[in-house]
Amino acid sequence: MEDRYNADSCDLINVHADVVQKVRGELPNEDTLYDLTELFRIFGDSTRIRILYVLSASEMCVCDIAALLGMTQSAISHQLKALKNTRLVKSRREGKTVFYALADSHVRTIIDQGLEHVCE
Amino acid sequence: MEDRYNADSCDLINVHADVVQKVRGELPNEDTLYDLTELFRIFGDSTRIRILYVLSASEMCVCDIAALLGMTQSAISHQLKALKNTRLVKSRREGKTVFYALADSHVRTIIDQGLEHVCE
DNA sequence: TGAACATATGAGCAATCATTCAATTGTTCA
DNA sequence: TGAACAATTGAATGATTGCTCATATGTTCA
Repeated sequence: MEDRYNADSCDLINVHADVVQKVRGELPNEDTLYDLTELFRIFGDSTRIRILYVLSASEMCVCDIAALLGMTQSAISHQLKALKNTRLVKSRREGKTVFYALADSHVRTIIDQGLEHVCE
Repeated sequence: MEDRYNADSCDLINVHADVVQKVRGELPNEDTLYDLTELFRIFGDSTRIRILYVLSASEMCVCDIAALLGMTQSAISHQLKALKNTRLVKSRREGKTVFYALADSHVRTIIDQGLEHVCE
């Protein structure tokens, strides 16, 4: 006869042990999960979303983006750094100016997928 | 002759006015942007991602999820409320138990899109 | 070289948020 | 009805984070 109680579950009669067992192990590994969360976390800020959105229309310098969003250049630069760390944007320098662009087309796809859900 | 300086832009010689003009107006409206950000913000937490992930495998009660993730039922309940507010999950009561499920298949699509980017 | 400009960065602050804890609500069943 | 259980909720708290401000770095050009 099996134990009715278990350290990390409440009453086994109510916990659907079969379901739990099946699903356990289907979760992505910890590193993947961390990266996935981090990815969405980065998307989950309106400044960053707007940056990504405008960059999906065109490559742009920091100053362009700041002007476009009506924010300080410092604030934008900080966020661009976060976006670069997570490899969502890439940059190239041309003289004094640094141009930023989306790292790949995936980024826009993710945004559009989100938009589709939001606009249902 | 056009102004060389402008309230919400730096040196117009460096700001690429044509690009900025083109992109301005392509941004989604404020409400949509808010919802979009909110959507990703909700995805941007490892507890919530894990909840959504396990729910994508099977409908589950609060207790199941808590057991599966090794967290308190209260913490899970709080997050489920956030997920329900943003219409990512739905619930149905059966006696004392409340079962949660993904609100629609979109949710898993968004996660998979993210996974694809993360695992490149 | 030095002035001017674009960008980056670090510290500090205010705001947000995930979890815990304690208490409450809703349901079943004896 | 009341005991047992599943779930919800509100307040409190510690941690995270986005922006600002001041300053530093990197580049051009006279």
